[in-house]
Amino acid sequence: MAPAATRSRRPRLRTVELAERLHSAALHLLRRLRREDDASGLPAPQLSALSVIVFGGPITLGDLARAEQVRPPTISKLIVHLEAKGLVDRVADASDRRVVRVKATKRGTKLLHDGRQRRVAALVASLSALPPSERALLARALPVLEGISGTAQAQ
Amino acid sequence: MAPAATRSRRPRLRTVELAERLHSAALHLLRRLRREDDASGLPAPQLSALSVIVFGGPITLGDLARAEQVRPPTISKLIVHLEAKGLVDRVADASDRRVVRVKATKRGTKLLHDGRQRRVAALVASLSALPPSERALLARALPVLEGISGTAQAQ
DNA sequence: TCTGATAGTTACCTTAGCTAACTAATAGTA
DNA sequence: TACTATTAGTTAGCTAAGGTAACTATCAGA
Repeated sequence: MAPAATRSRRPRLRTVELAERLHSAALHLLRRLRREDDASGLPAPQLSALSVIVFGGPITLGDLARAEQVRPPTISKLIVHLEAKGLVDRVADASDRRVVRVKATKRGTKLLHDGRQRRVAALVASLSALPPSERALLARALPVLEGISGTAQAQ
Repeated sequence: MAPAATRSRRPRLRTVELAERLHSAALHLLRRLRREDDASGLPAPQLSALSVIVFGGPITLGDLARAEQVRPPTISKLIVHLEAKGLVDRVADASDRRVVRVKATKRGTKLLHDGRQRRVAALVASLSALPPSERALLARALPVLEGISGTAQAQ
């Protein structure tokens, strides 16, 4: 008998296989949706950083570097570009004059939301093609997925 | 009454909201798992290309460029680096002498599998902390997720 | 006030991405 | 057969993204 098959007809999915397939599915899903980003006219690293800035509110450069998993000088230069394009503003900290915060401008926020919408629209198209029962199953599993993803609230 | 709440007690998740939250969850999940890649000692673009080469078998440079959503010259140079590190080999095509195929070396395959394993191990840790019922729910929804992700078989 | 720690920036290097222009090979066709 | 067009990759030359090392400015404590 298969290792983990105890009570169900079909052997229960081992946790490792679940992890592997979940990882792979997430990878493929985002790879597909990434194609929509061309329309934004912004390089991927700038788009990613802008996303953190828009959703995370005014954020210090250090925190942004940690969020993007890059070194401080990388963020420093990236912000120069985003600022030059009028997508973010630097905001001085009142109590600590070392820190620099960045916040999205109206244009930056709009650019990001438009791009996000294109990605979501592509995903909606796929979801709409599903039978309602499968869509419902996905909806029930969503909170669990959000839990392991460390998704704070939504976004 | 809420727009889509027709029969269920809690309003049924609208497809757009499902798409938004699914997108966000996938984004956060991979952002978290990406931290494990430092240990590979390989830059992200090279790691990503190597993944396609390992799982996609010998592949032409053009197909690889399309898979990675970059232009041919980008892949051309990237392969120079992977080759210099002994992670991939160029293979000439017998019938068409224009095309160049690349395949992973033993070292390249091992490096990729080790890295993949680190990512999966991090995910397994999260999944193991879940109550079995939630893990089972995720497992049931997995095939649906794979369907919309365009995940060919597994990987 | 001095000392150490922290936040960013600057300098300088490699890698990653692009377009344009090129070589080499293939396929079709007069 | 030779001429043309197409296709696969590469080279050249640029900007952006990544890193480390070294720097400035500020803050927090002793």
